[in-house]
Amino acid sequence: MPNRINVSDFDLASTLECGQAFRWKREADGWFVGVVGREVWRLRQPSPAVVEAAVAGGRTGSREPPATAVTTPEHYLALDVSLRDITSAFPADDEPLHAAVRQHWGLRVLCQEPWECLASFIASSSKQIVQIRQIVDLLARRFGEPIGNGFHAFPTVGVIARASHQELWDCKLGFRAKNLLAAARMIDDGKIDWPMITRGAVSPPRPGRCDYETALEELMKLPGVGEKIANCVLLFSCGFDQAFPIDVWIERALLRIYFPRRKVTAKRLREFARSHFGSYAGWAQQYLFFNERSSKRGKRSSNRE
DNA sequence: CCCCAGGGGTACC
DNA sequence: GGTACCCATGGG
Repeated sequence: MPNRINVSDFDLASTLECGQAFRWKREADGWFVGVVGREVWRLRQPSPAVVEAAVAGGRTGSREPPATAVTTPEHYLALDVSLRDITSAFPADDEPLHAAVRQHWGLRVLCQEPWECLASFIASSSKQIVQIRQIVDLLARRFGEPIGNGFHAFPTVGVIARASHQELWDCKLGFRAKNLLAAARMIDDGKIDWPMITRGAVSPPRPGRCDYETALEELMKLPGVGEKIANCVLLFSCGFDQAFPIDVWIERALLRIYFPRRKVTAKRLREFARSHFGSYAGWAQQYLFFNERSSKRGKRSSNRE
């Protein structure tokens, strides 16, 4: 029997399909099926005020007890924060932003598992979302622990660290294979302070965690992790709501909305994003990102005249 | 600023 | 059924 969760200001489909997570599949009957930790989750939203969650506990082996949950639907889906408080912190006079918020009302930034998030976004470099999903699926199938019914947990950092370059290459990572391998080895060997970065992976953030700039700088020591990917990891899995990843889609949106027909450097764009959107800039980014992709997909128009 | 590093989905024809 | 283009980029 699925667990019934009362929700408000929440939209499951937008949240799972806005490009922040890569393991969710929408089935014909309206259920979303995905793997979270060592569990297979089935989620659906039969009405605006209700989310149903059926969590099938993954077993590590036939004689072992069910694996303990590392998170809950309420926490993973960020149902434990007030969306109204967050959007109220956006600049009040930014009409294009608030239009995007209305368009996708209920979209929330997930609280994902940091290592899976990092590995997924290392794989994302200059890849389209459908291909990222395929890579993540191949990694899970080849290296992840079976958790029943053909599902696999995402492989641990240690398993990837001990994989061969060829095995990773075979998962269609291309030139990203060596980056993922080297990053996994650095974390596994303690070459960067991964615990410090991920300590804040709860919402609301724990007091005493390291600050955003420190975490960003530490993450960028990893090969294949620049500012964009580091910000994705900090936003989607480490509870840093101000992290503002800038990819080609969000860059297009920012240029069109805030700097029409003006030449702006990448640095200037970053400074604008940091100063304009406030302490929940990352959430604003996700609304603008999803809005840009939803409206522009299929159109080849070069929108700059 | 330039360039390069897989490869496959997708919009066109 | 061909094909050019583009992709949640980083590094040299």
